Amino acid sequence: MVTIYDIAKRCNCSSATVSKVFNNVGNISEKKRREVLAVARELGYVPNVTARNLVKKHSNTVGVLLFVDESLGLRHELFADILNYFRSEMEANNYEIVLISEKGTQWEGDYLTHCRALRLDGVFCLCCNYNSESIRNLFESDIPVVGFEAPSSLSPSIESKNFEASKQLTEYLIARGHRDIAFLAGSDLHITSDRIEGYQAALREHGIPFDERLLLRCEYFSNDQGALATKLLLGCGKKVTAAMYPDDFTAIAAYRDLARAGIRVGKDISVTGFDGIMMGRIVTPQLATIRQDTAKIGKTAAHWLMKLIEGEQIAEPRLRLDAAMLEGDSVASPHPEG
Amino acid sequence: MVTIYDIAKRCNCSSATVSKVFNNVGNISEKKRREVLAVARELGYVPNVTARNLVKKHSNTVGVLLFVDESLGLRHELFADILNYFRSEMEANNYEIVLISEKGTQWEGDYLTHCRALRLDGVFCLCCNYNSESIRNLFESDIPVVGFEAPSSLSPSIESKNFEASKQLTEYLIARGHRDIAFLAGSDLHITSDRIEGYQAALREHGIPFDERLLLRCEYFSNDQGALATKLLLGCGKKVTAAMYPDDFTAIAAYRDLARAGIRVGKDISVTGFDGIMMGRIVTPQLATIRQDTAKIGKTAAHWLMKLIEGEQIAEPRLRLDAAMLEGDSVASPHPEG
DNA sequence: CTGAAAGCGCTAACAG
DNA sequence: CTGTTAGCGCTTTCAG
Repeated sequence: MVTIYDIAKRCNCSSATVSKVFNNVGNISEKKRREVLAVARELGYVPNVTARNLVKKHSNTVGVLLFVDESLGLRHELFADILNYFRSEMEANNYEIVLISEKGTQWEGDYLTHCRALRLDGVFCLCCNYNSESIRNLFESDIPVVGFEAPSSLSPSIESKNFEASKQLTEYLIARGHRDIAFLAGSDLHITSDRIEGYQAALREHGIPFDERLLLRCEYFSNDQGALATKLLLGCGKKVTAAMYPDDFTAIAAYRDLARAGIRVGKDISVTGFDGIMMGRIVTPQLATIRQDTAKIGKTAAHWLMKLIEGEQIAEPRLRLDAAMLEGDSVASPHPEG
Repeated sequence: MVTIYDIAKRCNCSSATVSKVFNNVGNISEKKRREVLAVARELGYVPNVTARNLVKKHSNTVGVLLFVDESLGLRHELFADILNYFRSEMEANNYEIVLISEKGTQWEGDYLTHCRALRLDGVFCLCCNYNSESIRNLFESDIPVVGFEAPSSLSPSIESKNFEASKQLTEYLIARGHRDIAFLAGSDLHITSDRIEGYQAALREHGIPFDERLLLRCEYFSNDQGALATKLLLGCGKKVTAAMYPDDFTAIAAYRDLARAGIRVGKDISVTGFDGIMMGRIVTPQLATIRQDTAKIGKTAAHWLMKLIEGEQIAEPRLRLDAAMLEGDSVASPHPEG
């Protein structure tokens, strides 16, 4: 590997001079500059980022904390999408991105140590279990962190306006004449509570009594749990004209389960999802859902992280983003006969 | 940040001794060992991986080349899945993973330079454009690389048995009585040619003449292109009882387009996909398709890469993996009346 | 405008 | 069993 010393030798100058031209600092004569650059090219010089990082005491690298077991991590289009936006934003600013997870025997699940060892400049917690002590340590450390859907005690964090979105989705159903609306709640996270509350608020404001038999526990992104919930729903002892699933994937899976029970989605029952993944636009009937603004989430996370790295503060560190209602044929007015 | 010197001072020993205990090398008395460890813990010592990498001349990090624009990168469950398996395998062996892309002004799309600058130990090309000079340079360099679906000139590389899988899928249709089978080919890659040839081989072996009007150009993972192809298909001047789409996503999108034309999938027409994503199992009718073995692809890629890094050779550097036929109700026998 | 020198934190002989 | 020493490749004052 050719180093700045090799270049210096060939240019009859010191390594300091060579270093300066690559960093655009100090006063270097245009002549020397060109010479150094030419020799570097000729020799096939590639800077050693490791060495640079050692002296600069940072890494120009951010970590993305992304679990694979929960919610299937990257397989979930929502997270994959956010990550894509996040990374293109970071890359545009010359940051490297490394994947961090709870695995890796080396650090024994201690993210903070892991991040410190790599001298990461910052971390984006995209899909992880905020209940662990390890994650709290990370948030409370001096290293810049931004989270997605972090609980209220941890900031900064970005999330969709889950309460409002869920309320709007419920109102969409109510406006079409539904009163017997089941809500299949995802796993026990604060965003789930927000969504449940949005659902309840909509009912309340429209004078529809909340029936707890219609609030079922489910699981995000789970084929099995979704199917189970659908079964429970059908046997809950209450007629239902609409069912709100925890996410698009689960909702689409319900198309199948409902069909098996002889119930036509968009006809006999209305179904809604959450997230706004592509597939929801494609299946028949098209899925009525809420689209989370993945672009804004990913980009904002990137901007925040870079700001924090620069030592700036985030003015409003708990951002709640608008999420758009996406209409679809999976919702129709209930049959007159009920 | 506390360093090994801080520990050494407190332990009345040299930094070398401290270094040795952390690396489990040399002969250190159990007593000293414990003392060093205790003090390290007390002081909250975190090793500086950057410094270690500098002297060791490697990074314990591998890159994953993953484009976002083409085939939508991570949004595609196939790639997301492979990446997940790859990374859990690498993590289990204490490697770090960094995302490399064609973006990032810093390296101007020169992956090789990028990888050298970061002193990456190896690279997995998971989803990229193998036609670029930059990628060839990478493969021809001294840095260990393994590709997914790389063209025959580049190795090592892993891919599914596309010819065989496509042939099998075609035979599945033929066995059910189809003779007028359209093939919607994905973008111009060698795997696409393999699949087309598999289709043609199946026809040939069953004495069905190949009709080029039934071979349509499409695009992988494209809603629009898929819809266009479906339209062309319907107007190709030839009756068709089955259509083989380039991937599951496109096939599911076709459900919608076909339905709009009043054609029922699994009744009036049979449809197949490729990949075996979860959604294909969930939609109605269930999609007949080929399941690519993402676990094996990802894990093998990881093992190969680690072998190469250790200086070993890959015996058979162009692995073609079995892919399983997944039956589904999207395929039925053609109507007697045609 | 350029260079000498002192590190960044750690590892790896080699000596003792 | 432990310490000395010489770097890894680069940046950064500080002189000149």
